[in-house]
Order: sequence, then structure tokens, then C-alpha cells
Amino acid sequence: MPHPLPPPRWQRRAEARPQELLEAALTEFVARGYAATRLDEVARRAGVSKGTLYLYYENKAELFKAVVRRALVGNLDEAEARVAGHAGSSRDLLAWMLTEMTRRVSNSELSGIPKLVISEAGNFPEIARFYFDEVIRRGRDIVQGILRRGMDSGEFRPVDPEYAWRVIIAPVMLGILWKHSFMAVDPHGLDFERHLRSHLDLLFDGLSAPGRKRTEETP
Amino acid sequence: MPHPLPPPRWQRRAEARPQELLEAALTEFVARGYAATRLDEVARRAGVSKGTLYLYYENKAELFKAVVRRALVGNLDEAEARVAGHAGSSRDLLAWMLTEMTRRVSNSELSGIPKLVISEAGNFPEIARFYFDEVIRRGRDIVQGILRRGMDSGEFRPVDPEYAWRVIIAPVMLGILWKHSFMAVDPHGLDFERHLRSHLDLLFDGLSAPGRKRTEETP
Amino acid sequence: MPHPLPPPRWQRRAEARPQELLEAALTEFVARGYAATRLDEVARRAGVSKGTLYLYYENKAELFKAVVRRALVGNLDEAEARVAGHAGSSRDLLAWMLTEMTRRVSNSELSGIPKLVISEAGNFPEIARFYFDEVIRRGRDIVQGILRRGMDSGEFRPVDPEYAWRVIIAPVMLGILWKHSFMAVDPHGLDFERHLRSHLDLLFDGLSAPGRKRTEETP
Amino acid sequence: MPHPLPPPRWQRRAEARPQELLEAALTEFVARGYAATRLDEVARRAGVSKGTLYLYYENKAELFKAVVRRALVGNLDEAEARVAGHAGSSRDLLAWMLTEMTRRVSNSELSGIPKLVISEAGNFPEIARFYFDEVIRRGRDIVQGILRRGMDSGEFRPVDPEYAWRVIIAPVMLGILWKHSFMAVDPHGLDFERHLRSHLDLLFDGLSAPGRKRTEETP
DNA sequence: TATGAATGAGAGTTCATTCAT
DNA sequence: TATGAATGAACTCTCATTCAT
Repeated sequence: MPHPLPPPRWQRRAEARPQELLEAALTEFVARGYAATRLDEVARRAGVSKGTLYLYYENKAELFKAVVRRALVGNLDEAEARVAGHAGSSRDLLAWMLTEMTRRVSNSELSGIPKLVISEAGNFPEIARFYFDEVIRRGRDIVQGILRRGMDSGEFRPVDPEYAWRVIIAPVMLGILWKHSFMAVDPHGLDFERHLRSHLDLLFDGLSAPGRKRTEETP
Repeated sequence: MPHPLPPPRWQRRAEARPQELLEAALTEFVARGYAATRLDEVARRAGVSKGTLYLYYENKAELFKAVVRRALVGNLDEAEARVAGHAGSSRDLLAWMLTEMTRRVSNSELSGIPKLVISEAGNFPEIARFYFDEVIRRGRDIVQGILRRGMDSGEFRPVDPEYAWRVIIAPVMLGILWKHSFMAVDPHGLDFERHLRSHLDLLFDGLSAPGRKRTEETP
Repeated sequence: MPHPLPPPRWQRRAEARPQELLEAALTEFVARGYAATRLDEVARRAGVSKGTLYLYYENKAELFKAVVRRALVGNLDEAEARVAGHAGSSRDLLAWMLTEMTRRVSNSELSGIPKLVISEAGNFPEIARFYFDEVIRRGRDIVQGILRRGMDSGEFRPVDPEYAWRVIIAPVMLGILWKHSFMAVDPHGLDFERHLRSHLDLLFDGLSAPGRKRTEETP
Repeated sequence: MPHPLPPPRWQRRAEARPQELLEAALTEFVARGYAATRLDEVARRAGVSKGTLYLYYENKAELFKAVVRRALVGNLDEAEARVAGHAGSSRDLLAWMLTEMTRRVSNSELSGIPKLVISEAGNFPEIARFYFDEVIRRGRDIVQGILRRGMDSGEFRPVDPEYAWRVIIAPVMLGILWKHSFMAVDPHGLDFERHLRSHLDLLFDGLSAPGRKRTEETP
């Protein structure tokens, strides 16, 4: 008469482990920040023992870097491809990009990464540089590309492309910070749809009423 | 024959002390973040012993809160007064406010506070709430007030005041993060003057070329 | 159509394994000491996995004991046989024995064993006792036997056999320690040939100049 | 009605502490070796908490070095002075030195230091070098000085001073190792008085019976 | 028999906090 | 009020040992 085997104390998951560990670590890092994250907790969340972490990552700092790295891989590939494919109007392209970014922010836990990087940039210059090179610089190039195309075609007003891109991106960044820093204390929360609409509206058409635009002030 | 008093081993500094401690703490917190800041270092920077900190602040968390509180006191008073005095055009008022904010960001170490609050919001909900109530909410009210005034007077296009204010503020916030997180790794740095110019330009006049504005597309 | 067998993932090495493991362990223990030796390294050196070690030895301590035991097996057999065969003069016999010991010290990695035993005697009393019984006591008996024979035959002066044997052995022991502890920091190194010559010279003829010997001081 | 105050939880011992810590550490290191010594135990033995150790020594390795350093300070000063004062015969001088060394070995816990240094030389090359320079080299110079003086005066036979000094010192070293490694397992123990007597006897007069000495074998 | 991923107790170290002075 | 030596809990990291494969 067979009776059930006791469940195994643990399982070999050599292939799956790294992903699981990074996911657990991402959650903890995002929730608590680097310093306040205890490896004990990461391990527990991943369902392994503390020692197992060290089979895959040399130490806490390396684990952190791995989390950031993984989160960024391939993040901008689609955007770069789409821009290179230059479909339609520059306005639509830019709108698409900002929409896409907002959508990602609102959906995924990965949006915690930028906040983490910002928070820890001082203590992890290496991470800051990596993020700057892999995300910010590439993002800048994409936006600048769209801007230049739009100005060339006459769709956009002449702006300072060296600086305008940051202004254009800023509301998306603010959405990230809102989500991860103030959502919990803001009784109204943040409706990303509406935030995006406001963003696009102001970005393209500005705040000034048409008849009073400075650009049309010339008599 | 009077002989000189030996110099006192320490001095009563009950009035000046808190300010000095808060300043030292601000510098350290901004440079390293909450967790990585050692009270030893704060004390050394303030020129007192570690124990003395505890005469003025119950613990590290209370010190942190005090730092944040002090940094924000009276920060928006002038802005509120000015808006209440409603001098001149709404556009000028808004421009003045954003200029003022940008100037403060670029000049003062205090701009590290928002970054700190953002970074530690998860671990210090109390701080997050305090900052939200004392800074964000008040800032929002100011901007919304200007927006409503401008829309009423016909200076501004109709926008969604509940959401537009965040979009309007965002580039200032991004300037803060740039300064405290990426300045060190960005070879170009950030010229706050130029950043502000781009910001105001886009904010008021938008990106779209006049003839193509959506708002004027109706025949 | 026969197709070739895949190479076996591992091989039965039941007979050869223990020797290989002990050799690898000896090298590591000698190089690093007991505590600082990691079984990981022993396994790697032996070309097996860590788990395999435990198929042959219950734990680290048992492995250590086995290393020591193996190193000592049959170490003194030849000496005992030769002394029992009492060939030639006692002087030559003693000289032969010290020469033989010095030769082994200078040549073999096995000389690391005494140093190991000395280092770890406190933590492994069992090992200390074993070494004491199997090596020191037997060595003592051999030397004492030669001494007694030489004194009986009039070749040697009367000495205290209970204590003299240690004095006689001491320079060999010092050679071991030199090799394993100070060779690396002594710019001159140690020439074992010359060390032995000095040893034998002083041992047999003493330091005092003949005319002044205390034993001949009688007028 | 006064009732007794509870004893203070701890006392400030800033001046006495380092000595107490080093003593406790010496005892533990000698008893267990470097690796097996737990700082917890050192602290307990010194009557302080673990953290206190770190107020005085940066880490375990530094504590170890400090223990060794302290044990060696001024160890050979008297010997050097005495030899420089060259009172009486070289034989007496050498005998005095070896007697002195043996006495120290037999009396003090400090004799555990050489054993420690020997054991840990591989893992602490810095310590090995330090010991070599401060103790071994100086000891060598002293003995060589005596040897050369004795040979010059005709008291001593010509020997190889470059190598003889080690042979002469060896029994003292062996006494150290005996005490710290085999005393516990040797049922007879070691009578240092008798050991010294044997040492001096053999050293000065050698083992060979007078009529048969090689140096006098010439007809 | 052999593997090596997984474990978990235990070590060194840090640092906010306390308290005798 | 001020000090800074002392504390001890909490953390990261190591590695002998186990066990599913």
C-alpha cells in the first residue's frame, strides 16, 4: 500500500533560478531601496535559502546591478526600430513614443528601476553611468531624431533640440516618481491615461490661447 | 592675582546647535541617502560628538524628518503671497514661478531634499505624507490657481487643471533629479538657464508649428 | 551497425580515488592549514566534485586525519629495520638516520605534515596523539637505541638518553619549520646539505675547542 | 533607607582596554590558532562585547598582528645588551642566552607566539616577515656574534657560523613546540631544566667519546 | 558511483543607540 | 550640556555538509 512521499526539501532549478532571484530582488529593491533590502527577504521571496543567492551573484551590489541590467535589456529596441522606420508624421511618432512609455510605466513593476537608479546613483556611480548610457542617452537620441525630423518637415516649431528633449520626457519621469513615491499618500492617485492626455495636449499645442501666442504676436 | 580660566571643555550652544546639526545632516543625507548616512559622520561634520545628536533628536529617523521639515519651511510662502496679489498677466506669473523654482534648484543644496523624499518615501510614509501636504499640495494649488485665472481671462487655452499642473511642474523636478543623480556622469552637464528657456518656450507655445495646430484645424 | 558508446559521464575509480583525494588534500592542507583549506579547492585539485569527497571521507576532519595517517605509514620502517640490523658503528648509524631524515625533509611535500600536526595539535588531540605514538615515540626509540648502543660500546660519551634524543632531532625539526614557514621570507633560503653538515659536526664533536673541553678539564 | 545601586552595566577603561584585549586574544589564539579563534570568545574573555573589539582593532587580522607585535617588543633587548657588554667567556655567554631562552619558554604564555607565527606564516606573510626581521634575524646576529668571538678567542672550534646558529637554537624551538603541541599527549611531559642540561652538554662537548673524536683522529 | 545545486549554521563586521563620566 | 566608550542587534557573507538527480 503506497503512501505519499514527503515533498523534496528542495529542487534543482539551475536554469530558472537566476530569473526567479532577479524578480524577487527587483520587488524588494523597488519596495525598500537598496540599503533597506535584506538578502534574507529576497531569498525568502524567491523560495530559496540565503546561501543560494551567493551561488548566482557574488554579493549584494552585484545582485543589484544584475537587477538593473536585466530590467533595461531591449527596452528601447522597439522604439529605435520604429523611429528608423519613420512611419507617418513626426507628431504621431512622438505621441506614440510617449504613449508607449507611459503605458509601460503604468503597467509594470519595472518602472521602479528608474526610481531606484535615481535614488542610488550617488552610491553606485557605475549603475548611474550604465543607465545613462543605455537608457537616457538612447532615449535622448530617439527624441532628438524625431524633433529634428519634425522641424525639417515644418511640422514642428523650431526648438532647441539639445534641451527640448528633457522637457518633453519630464512628465513621463514624473509619472514614475508619482507611482513609486506618492501614490500611497495621494488620495486621488494618478490616472495615467489622463496624465498622458494632458501631457500631449500641452506638449503639442502649448498653454497660450491661440490669439495671444507670442509666436503670432508680430503685427 | 587672577589667573585665566581654562577654556571650557564644551560650550552651551543650545540655540545654535540644532541649526548646525541640521545643516550637517542635510549635507550627509543628500550626499549619501538616508541609510548610508552614518551619524558618526553627521556629528563629525557638525563638530560635536555622536552622543550630542541624541540630546537634540530622538533618533536617526527623527533627525531625518527634522532635516526635511526645516528645508521646506516657508518655501512656498512667497509664491502664495505673490499669486494672491495677482499682479499682471497669468503668463508672467507662471513664468515667474517656474523661473524662481528653477533658480532655487540650481543654486541650493536644498534641492537635494525632494530627491531624498522621493528616494525614501517608501520607508518613511510619514515623510512622504508631510512632503505631499506641505509642498506638493500647496504647489499644486498655486499652479492650479494661476491656470484657472489664465483660463478665465482667456489668456490660456482650456486645459485639465486637475492634471495639467503636474505636466507643467515636471521639467523642474527633472532638473532636480538631473542635478543630483546624473550630473556626475553626464559629460555635458545641465545648463539650468537653457533648460528653463526650453521649458517656458514649449510650455506656452507648444511644439506644433502654428499653421498646423490641432486647435486651429477646424476650418 | 554498432554505434559508439557515449563516453561515460564519470568513471569508477574506487581504487585510485582515495589516493588522489589524499594527495590533493595534502597539498592544500600544507599550503593553507586546516581551517583555511576549502573542500571546494581540494575537490577541484583532485578533479572531482565536492560531493565525491563525502563518498570517501565522512567529513573534513576525517579527511585531515586520513591525510596525516597516510603520510606517516611506513615512514620509520626502514630506519627501524636498519637499526635492528646494527650494521657498523653507532656514529655512522646515527649519521645515516639524520641524513635520511634531512633528505626527506628537503625533498618531499610530506614534510609539511609535521608542521600541520604541530599547528593543529590543539584542535585535533586525536591527531596529536596518533602522531606522537606512531612517529615521535618510534623515532625516539630508534634514536635512544642507537645512543645506548654507542654508549655501551664506548663510542659515545655518557648522555641522558631520556632527553638527549630530542636535542639530537631538533635541528631536523627546525629544518622542517624553516622550509614551511620562513623559506618564503628568508632571502638566503636554507641549504639543507650545509645545514646537515653543521648539524652532524656540532652533534658529534661539540662546540668547545678540544683543549678546553670540560670533560678533559681534569688537570 | 539607602539600598545598593545596581552595578554599572559597563565601565570606561580606555587606557587599560587594549592590554586586556591583547591578553585575551593571545590566550585564545594560542589555544586555538588564528582561524578557530572566535572574536566572540576573545571578547567574552576580556569581559567586553564583541563590538568593543572593533573600537581598538580594525579587524581580526589586525588584532592578530597586534598580539604578535606586542609579544615581541623588547624581547631581545637584554640579550643584545649583554652580548655587547661581552662579560666573561663566550661559552658562558652562550649558555646564559640559551638558559634565558629556555626559561622564558617554560614560564610564559608568550612562547605560544612563535608557534602561532609558524602555524600562520603561510596565511600571514606580513607577520612571518615581521617575525623574521625582528626576532629571528636579531637572534641569529646575537648567536653568530658569540660564535665568532669564541672562535676568535680559541674557545670554540671552527664552525660554519652561517649555519651553526640554527642548529644551536633548534632545541629551544623544539621545546616551544613540545610545550604547545605535544605536552598534552606526552605522558612524561617535558622537564625544561633537564632538557636544557642535555642541550648544553651536547652542544659544547658533543656526542663522541673523547678518545674517538674525529678532530683528534689524526695520529 | 558521481554530481553540483541547495542548505543553514555560524562567523566577522557595522552602526544606531545608550550611559558612565 | 557634552562626551565617546561600550553595547548588541542585525546584517552580509562563507563554507562544510546534504541530497535530488
